[in-house]
Amino acid sequence: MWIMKGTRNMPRTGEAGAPGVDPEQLWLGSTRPRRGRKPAYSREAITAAAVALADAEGLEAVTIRRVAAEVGAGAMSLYSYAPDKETLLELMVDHVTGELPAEHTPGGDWRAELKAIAHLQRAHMLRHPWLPAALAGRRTPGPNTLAFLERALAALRPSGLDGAAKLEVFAQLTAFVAGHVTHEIAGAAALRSPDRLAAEARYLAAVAADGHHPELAEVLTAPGRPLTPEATFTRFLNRLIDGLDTE
Amino acid sequence: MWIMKGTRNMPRTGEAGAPGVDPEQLWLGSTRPRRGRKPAYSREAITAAAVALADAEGLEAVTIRRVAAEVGAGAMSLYSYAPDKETLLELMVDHVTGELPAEHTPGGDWRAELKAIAHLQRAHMLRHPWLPAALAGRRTPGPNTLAFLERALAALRPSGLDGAAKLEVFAQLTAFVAGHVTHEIAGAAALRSPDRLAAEARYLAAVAADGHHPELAEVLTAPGRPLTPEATFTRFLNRLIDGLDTE
DNA sequence: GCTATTCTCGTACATCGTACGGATAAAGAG
DNA sequence: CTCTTTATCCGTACGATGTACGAGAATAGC
Repeated sequence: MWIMKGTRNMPRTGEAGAPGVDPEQLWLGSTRPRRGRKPAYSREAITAAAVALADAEGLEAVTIRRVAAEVGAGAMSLYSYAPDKETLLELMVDHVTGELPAEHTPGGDWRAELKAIAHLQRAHMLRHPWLPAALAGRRTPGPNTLAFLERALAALRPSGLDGAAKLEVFAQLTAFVAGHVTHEIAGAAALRSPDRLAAEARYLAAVAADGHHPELAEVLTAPGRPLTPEATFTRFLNRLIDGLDTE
Repeated sequence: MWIMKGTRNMPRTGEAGAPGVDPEQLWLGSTRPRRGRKPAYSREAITAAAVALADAEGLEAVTIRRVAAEVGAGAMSLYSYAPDKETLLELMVDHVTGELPAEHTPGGDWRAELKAIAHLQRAHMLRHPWLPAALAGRRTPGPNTLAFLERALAALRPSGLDGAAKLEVFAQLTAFVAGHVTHEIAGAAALRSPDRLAAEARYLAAVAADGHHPELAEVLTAPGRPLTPEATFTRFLNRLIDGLDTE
């Protein structure tokens, strides 16, 4: 089913002029062959197991061996369903993107619809905290991602932006949400560990006390009202979208 | 010098309630001990070698063994200078951040100064393409990062935002730039490989031809003027910053 | 049945982060 | 000076990872 790629002894071309994942092979190929042994597992089941693992224990728990064990297969069997681990990540990303509602309801304010899309993405990424990292720099949207893109493009129709601009808005928006959520998750993780939080606070206090960081010192002594991530997100998102126009 | 951390046989607590790097140990500790053998290398040199390696061959080329070889040390010697690889990444991030000018020139438009800061960050990340990935979710700013933060806070002084809000603006801005640059770099890498670009184009064309993606089809047939990453960045950045106020 | 095809998965290997512990060097104590 | 204490250096070794290889098992067409 797959031609294995073989990265092990590759000449290391410096900074990876590398192919990444071939979207044609992955998403467009090919029907079940009519001969040979029947597959014992399925891409669907393997992907779902990998996602469950990432949700429960983080991306670094997603190893070929762990995922294979989870579906009851031998490690090497996974390679009949995906040519390498990169591709498995690709499958995971598109799999969870299928959870997002992709129907566009026409009419109404397109800016509001765009904001709703971004809020959906944020909630989604918070539900799958590994997603921002797995998403980074990906350029070969699978079917679910394309369906969601379709919705975003439909929402952008009344904006009067041209094609390239609409694509760019979606990409930038997604990148923005991913960046925010990455930061938000790190903050939440710190909050969950009192020791760590205290160490951070002591560190910043020590720096502020050295006299070379007057602005930081002031910020720490007069923090003002604490901000919820939700509020911060909404605020910046509104800035971003309310300013969009066709100029 | 370091107490080694030992992650190998850790019980796997599910989603890492883990400590990350302790900023007090790392940035505030400690003067040269008065006894014992003199260090043959330096944290500075090791960090610089790691950065050079990442610049030339990407983050995944930065292995303990490679970095050690680069400075002429045995692999295990690096652990006298940093307790683990995570910490080495921390050192790398702060090291390159030292390239950014941290002096604040008072007076003038604070929004313009903030925009200038973001443009500096973008250029910086393009020069060190591994930086966005290495930066993700980091919460323990080193001295150079703190100096740059100090500049940003000084720039934000006339904005009237309170302490927490100023910190949040800086964090969000950095996350935004990192997100953008990650996307920009992926695009540039694709452009460098004509085969891959052609495969992506064929794939999208095939999807657009299936009749289920009318918006995508239209976008591909009427793309409009192509956008430079520079222009896109400036546009979104201006949206973000011009909307900032104290409301 | 025979053969071509396809999937399964045990074994093996290079490479990674890093624990362990002996060798080596520097400084204080006597 | 010798002796002890302490830091650093690093060879060796271990567990884990991605995945190449190829022998066996299952299926379909002849």
